Parts: sequence; C-alpha cells; structure tokens
Amino acid sequence: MSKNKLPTIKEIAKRLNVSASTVSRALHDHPSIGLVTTMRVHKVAKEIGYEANKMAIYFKERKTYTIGVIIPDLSEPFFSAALTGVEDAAEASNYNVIIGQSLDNFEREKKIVENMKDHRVDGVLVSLTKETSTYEHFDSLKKYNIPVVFFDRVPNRKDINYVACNLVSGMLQAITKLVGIGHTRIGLINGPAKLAATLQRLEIYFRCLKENNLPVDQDIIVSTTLGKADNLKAINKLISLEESPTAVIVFNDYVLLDCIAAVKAAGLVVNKDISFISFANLPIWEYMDSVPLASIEQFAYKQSSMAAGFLFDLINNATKPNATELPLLQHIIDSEMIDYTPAK
Amino acid sequence: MSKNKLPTIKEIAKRLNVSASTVSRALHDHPSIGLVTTMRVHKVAKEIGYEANKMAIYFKERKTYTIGVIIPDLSEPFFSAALTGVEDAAEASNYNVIIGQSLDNFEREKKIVENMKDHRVDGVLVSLTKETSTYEHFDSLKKYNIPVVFFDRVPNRKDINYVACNLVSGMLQAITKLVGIGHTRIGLINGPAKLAATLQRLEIYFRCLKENNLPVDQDIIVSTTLGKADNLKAINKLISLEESPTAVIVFNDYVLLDCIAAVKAAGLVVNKDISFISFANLPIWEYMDSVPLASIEQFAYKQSSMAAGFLFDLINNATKPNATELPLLQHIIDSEMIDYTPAK
DNA sequence: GAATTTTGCGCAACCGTTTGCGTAAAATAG
DNA sequence: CTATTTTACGCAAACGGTTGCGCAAAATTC
Repeated sequence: MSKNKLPTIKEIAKRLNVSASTVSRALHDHPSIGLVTTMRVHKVAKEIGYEANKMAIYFKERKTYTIGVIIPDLSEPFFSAALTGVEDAAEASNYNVIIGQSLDNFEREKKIVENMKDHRVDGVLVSLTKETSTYEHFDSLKKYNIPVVFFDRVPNRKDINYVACNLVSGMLQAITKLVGIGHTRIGLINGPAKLAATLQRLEIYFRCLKENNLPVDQDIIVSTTLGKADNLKAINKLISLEESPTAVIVFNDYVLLDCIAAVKAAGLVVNKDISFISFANLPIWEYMDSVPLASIEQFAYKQSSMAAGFLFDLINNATKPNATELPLLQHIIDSEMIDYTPAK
Repeated sequence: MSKNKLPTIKEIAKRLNVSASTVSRALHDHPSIGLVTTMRVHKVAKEIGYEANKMAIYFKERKTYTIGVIIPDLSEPFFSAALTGVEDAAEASNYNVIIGQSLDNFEREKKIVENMKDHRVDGVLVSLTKETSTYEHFDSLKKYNIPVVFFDRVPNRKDINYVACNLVSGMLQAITKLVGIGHTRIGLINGPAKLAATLQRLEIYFRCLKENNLPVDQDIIVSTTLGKADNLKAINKLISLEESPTAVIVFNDYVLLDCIAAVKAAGLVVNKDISFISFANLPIWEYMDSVPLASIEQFAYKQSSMAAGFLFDLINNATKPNATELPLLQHIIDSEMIDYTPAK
C-alpha cells in the first residue's frame, strides 16, 4: 500500500511556481486569473490526476452533503422502498445517504441519532420506532441546526416537519367495497395499542362503519402484538365465534399471511367463507392463491422521497444568508385501496 | 435558525485564558496538563455543551469512518439482508455506511463508485451489476488507497478480495434429493449467459448430473433473461415438451414464482406433475400453497458481514505504520439446501 | 508622458483539532 | 544556594482548499 499522498493544490502550485490560491482560482476558471495560467494549471492538474479533496471543502463549508435515514427495519419491503425513495431524491441533490436501522428499539434509535449528530449530517429523515414516545433525542438535533423530517411513523406532535399517510381514503374505499358486495359483519384485527397506527385504524374503522350504517360489535374487534402466535390467536378467535365476521380488516399484510394460514387450517376458503382487507400492499399477492380482496397502499417511496424533498428545502434554506425561518413542512398523502379481487 | 456557531475548543480556551492545545490535551486527559486545568476545562466544556467536531478530526486523520456499499437492488430481500449484515458489522466498528443502488446498471455503478471516491469513503463493498464485466472503475479506487471487497456477485478475477457463495454444496444436496425420490429427468432454467452465476449453475448442474449417473439432455436446458415474459416462455417450453422433465432447477425464486404461475395455468400441479428446486430462499414460501421442494440459501447476511470484516481488516492494516501488504482476503461460503417438502 | 484603470497574481487568514517542540516556572537534587 | 529535573503549558504547523484584500505590472486614457 504505497503511501502515495494524493495530489493537492499545493503540489500543482509548486510545479508551476504559483501560489495555491492562484491554482484554486484557476481550477474554478476564476476571471481574475490569466488565460495561460489557467490553462497550465488545468493541464498539470490533469497530468498528476488531481481531484479536489471534498472532505476539506466540506469541512470548510461546515457541510457534509450527507443525510441520515433512520428506519425500523430494512427487511420490510415498505422500508426498503422508502430508503430507495430517499436515495433517489438524495442523488438528485448530490447528497449521500447514511442509514441506521433502529430495529424498533428505542435505545438504538437514540444511539443512531447521536451517531448521526457526531457525523454532522446535514439533515435526518426518520420513521419512528414502535416504542418511541418521547422526542428529546430529536430536539437535540435542532441545537446543532440539523433539520429533521419524519415520515410514515411520525410523532404525535404538531411542531414537526413530516410526511404521513392518511388511511381514511383507502379504508373508506375498502369498507365501501365490502358493503357493496354484501358484507355487513366486518371485523378488525388491530395492532398493539401503543402504536399510533393502531389507534388510527380503530378510529377510521368506527367512522367507516358509521358512514355505511353498520353497527359496532366489540366481539369482532381483536388485536395482536404482531407476533405469529398472537396473529393466529386473533384470527382463530374471530372464526370460532358463533356469529363470525364475513370480512375482516387486518392490521397489515404480514398479519394477514398468518390469518390466511389459520383460515386454511380451519378448512375455510378465503374469499368464500371469509374475506380480508389489509394494509401494506406487499409485492407478493400476485403470486398467491389466497389473497385479500384489497390491500391498502401507503406509498412508501412517495412518502420518503417527498420527506427528503422537505429536508433539502430545510437544509438549503438554513444555509441561505436571508435565513428566514421556514414554516413547518407537513404533508399527508392519501392511501389507496389496491384491488386484488380474484378473477372469477 | 439561529446562526449559533457550535462551541469549539477555541471558545473554551478563550474563556479559560489558556491555549487551544491545552484544552485539546485536557479534554483527552493528557498527563502533561495539570489536574486543576484539566478539571476546569472539562467543566467549561460541559457547561457550554462542547462536542468535538468529528469532521475536523476526520479531515485531519484523512479518514471518514464511512464505508460505501454498492448493491444492485434493495428491494430484493437478499440485498436488504446483505445491507443489514454490513450495517451490523459497521456499527461494531463504529463506522457509518453509505449506500448506492446500481439497479443492475453498469453506468450507475461507475457513477456511484466515483461518488464514493469523491466522498473519500474508507472502503467499499460491492455486489456487482449483472452487466459488469470490466473493473477499471474499481481499480481506480486502489489509487486512492480505498480497499474494495466484493461479495456474492464477484468479478471473475483472482486478484481481488471477496466473499462468495459456493452453489455446489446446496445444488448437490438438491439434485441428490431429487434423484432419491425418483426423478431422473431434471431440467434447468438458467439465467442470462453473461452472468457468472449462470455459467456456475450450468457447470454444477452438469457435475451433479454426472455424479448421479444421469444423462445430459440439451432439450431440457433453457434460459431466461429474468424478465417475466421470458420466464414464462422458458417454463412453457419445458412443460410443452413431449418428454418434459419431472423436476426443474430454476435460476432463482423470482423466476420460480412465474414458473409456478405458468404451471398452474397449464393445469398442472406443483410437486405432483412437476417439482422445482430454486435459489434464494425467499421468505415467502412458508405462506405459499405451491412451493419448491427446496430453495438454496446463499446466506446474504453472512456473506456481507464477513466481507465487511475483511474490509475493516484492510482499512485498519492500511493505517497501521508497519503497513505490510495484506494477502488477498478471500472466502467461499457453502450454500445450503433448505427443504420445503410439503407435509403430506 | 503622467495619471488612471485594468489585469494577474500572492499573502494570509480561516475552518477545528492535534501534536512536536520549546520554555518558563516550580520542584527536586546535590 | 546553585544545578538539574520535572511539571505545565504555549507556539506554530499541519490537514486541503477558499477568499478578501492588497499590490505590482501592464494596458489604457487624456
């Protein structure tokens, strides 16, 4: 490993017997440098393979041209799609992306935030842990002038920048569809109580039932901690009811996979004895024999890339001299029901 | 956005009427600084919330404590698992990870390499594009003393550091299993010719047939460019043969999904009329009704985390003063057949 | 030909931290 | 009480590039 120092501006300066500042300006084709000098500098630069040390520039600029993304779990297609959205947006702005997986662990999330602060990222995008209910660790970023934009899993606060997804639109479409094809007893398998998404689904569920003049029956509202065993317990409770629901809204596609297995095991047929609506729109249903009637798409890519756009707005605004405080950047994307109704 | 400069060493120095060097040393509890001074420095540092500007340090150290990972596509579970492997390894070494998705596009790969070089990453991990057959863009990293370790999709060269997966072990298990349950006519749906993986599968296929005393029949060896239409064409060709194979080795699980659909459409039953062995071990089969007899696991996480380990070895060795050139770091992990034989 | 403008370049500071070397004052030795 | 060592700290350079300012030489004006 030859200790060959990379070529620097000084090296060029030495060879040409000019000053480093002249070289710097020449390389940027600054008008105050003569044409011949500029050309000679470019020539030597090419000869010795000079390339500016971006680290030095970034250091001087007090910028890193790097943003951090904190997401729970890359193995979920939703989040890997989200990461791709961020990456694409970042590439367009010539930014780099460093990632951190919180694995839905609050302490890890805090640690990742610390790390990103240490590395002086120019901004942070976050989709929260299931466990996160305090936000001091993000507030600390503000002190470092590091803007934060949340997406999808956002804090329950008003004073933040975020992009989220509105489940109402998709869920309303879904329940309306169920009612349209004759379902009147529609159950719900919800998630863990402490998740914001859980409360949200419950409220919308009530609202959608009401809009369709259906009664609420607590017996057909169950919940799961999202573990496999618990998923099975939830669906089995519903199908063993005397008057079991003919359709069930399921927390997400992962839970639904277990539900389908349980239903089959019980000798029932999906979309005949019982139908499902779920959330996530995993890219697997087209290959499955038993599918939900619909899955509600929450547009990971769209959310994250829009959030990234917000973040770049904040970053660019902060560096501008006329640094008038930007208003809070907030946007809510409508979810959409993706129809999987099997062809008869 | 208050333009509050972050507290620096100089700020502490000014407050205490000492020099910046004293502060620096005090903060590191250097013995040459008196106890009282050291304590006063620590006190003020805490008061004004001083934290070292890592950017400055990294710049001075000519290190970024960042590695780059170039992978084709995050939406493939294989690569998101691989990325997680890298991230875990990096975290253990206090490194950051920046990502680049090549999307199996050679030009993008080159551009990403350039970008990572610009950002002076300390090292790069790569899983190649399907299109990549020249490697100059990686050689250029050598000039910058940026070590490169390849994993899974590795160049066809000897002078590189890499971790790859040996398909022989898994494939031999698979074909032996097929033969064991009576299959004698085993087809192959292979990938695009220019992929190293394609040639590899073909060679091993021949070898495994030979070891089981089966004849080679070119009629039941087809290939696909991995697009859906082509996948269907390939499987349909096989099942429309007069003497069609009873079992097929399929390039990977994605191709297999299409094959299964085609087989069903043709009125055949998977694992009765025709059986499959595939590669990738996607985390979906446990939920499917039609599954391969087995899928060959290539251990994305294991490969990538080991590759990351190699990379850190190279990085650390390069910075050590006694920089004796490390031998090439190469390792091949055995693949393993994962049995999905449906319970009768 | 003198006065003024333009052209072309260098000096030095700066970003924040680290570190080799030098040195005054204090402590110890003789 | 002097000579030597130790203690505790400061100076300045360095990392690589940028930029405001100043200044000499050349070009222009009258």
